[in-house]
Amino acid sequence: MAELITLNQNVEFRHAYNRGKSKSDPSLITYAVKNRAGVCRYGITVSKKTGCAVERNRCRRIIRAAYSSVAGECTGAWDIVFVARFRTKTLKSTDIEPVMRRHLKELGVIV
RNA sequence: CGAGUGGGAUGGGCAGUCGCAGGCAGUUUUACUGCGUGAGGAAAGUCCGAGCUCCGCAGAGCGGGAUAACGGCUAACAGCCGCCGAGGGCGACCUCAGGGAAAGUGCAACAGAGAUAUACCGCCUGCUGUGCAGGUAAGGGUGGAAAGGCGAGGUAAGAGCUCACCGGCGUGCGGGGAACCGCGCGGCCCUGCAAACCCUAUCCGGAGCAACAUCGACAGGGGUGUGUUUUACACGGCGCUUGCUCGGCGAUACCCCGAAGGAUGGCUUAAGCCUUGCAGUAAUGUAAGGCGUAGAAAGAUGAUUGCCUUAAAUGACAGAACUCGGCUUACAGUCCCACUCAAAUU
RNA sequence: GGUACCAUAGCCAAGUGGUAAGGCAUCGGUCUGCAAAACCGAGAUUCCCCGGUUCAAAUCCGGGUGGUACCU
Repeated sequence: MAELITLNQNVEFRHAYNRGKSKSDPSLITYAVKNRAGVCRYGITVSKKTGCAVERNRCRRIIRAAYSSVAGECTGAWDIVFVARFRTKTLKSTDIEPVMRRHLKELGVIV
């Protein structure tokens, strides 16, 4: 499986929000934009409105666990940003995974 | 069995698969293999106190802040232990920022005659004629608070004016380590607020790991003045100096400032934890033995399966960011210890 | 992570322990043929919440909740 590379600059997140295409769902929002790095990179956003530190950490872990099982199917060079919503903290990673796969297929990341 | 009071523990366990972050070892070389480790009692709030780091460190003053019965513990503390006093509870027990109002200043709205000093209605006496003068503060009314309380004597009416008891103040003796407690004597009485200023006693230099140190790289910016004058002196500027002031130090071809960003250290062995013995009423101290236990930098503990315990295991509050000692706040359920009251029985 | 500050009517806000000023907006009335403007009047009862000091707390003290700013 390919190594997971994360986005860590605010500029890269803003680039994904402004230029990327998005798909939304009650439990997850996905942004995707092509990059020049040659590999897929991902980032996770959990706002303070979602909950306290424990709940934010749980959202982050669930999304990362779901992406780690989906990442092998991704092709091309994309920057992907996942945003957690209010319902994310009550779900499990197996619930997030089909939502994420459907979003990435509609955005063209998974052929 | 019922109703309570105080204190403590726990916060599911075991195993398998995939995955994450450090550490050690090996292979080999920057990736794999193996071994072992990996969130809390509050990690939270940042309310106190310290370590540590830098600045300051000839000091001095002003200003500011904190604490508050007494004795002890502690590195220190607004913490803890013991004890005193006051208040609450039938009780176990709980609560208390609990020095000084007789050093001084200030405030006490409205109401009330009067708010720290008084006389409106009253009471009594005298003159007179429905007021005036004098005495008085028992009673009325206002207020949170009205000049110690209550009773007796006394008086024209009254008053600590006198006396007994109670309360307060001063003082002597006894007990106690002290706060304080008990008894006696004296005079005759003082409003409340200090979480208002303040006084007394004790204590505090400032900032905080985004501190700070080292390395590398760098867009740029600022200062080097004036007068008398010889080199020197005076004034001023610049930089460093804690809130301010006095004062101090430094540089003048070198000094200072510096946006965004990088690497390494700081970083985890620590006033550490557990057991037992000894000293102490206790907090705590001490000796021996054992354990040694997260350290990231967009930020690691997740996903899933089975079995067991359980009322429930789909989870109560909740996620380390330099580290400790406390306090405060949040917390489903379960268990343990000591004690009190009531009822019943003996 | 650390350090400061704020919370008063729908909005902006003043407030010195003694029963909360003002402006905009809203509502009712006067004026007008109708409106606007002008004038008159009304509305705070939990001063973010809990406790304490005091005769008395928006104000003083302690704890909590929510928000804002700065340090990179």
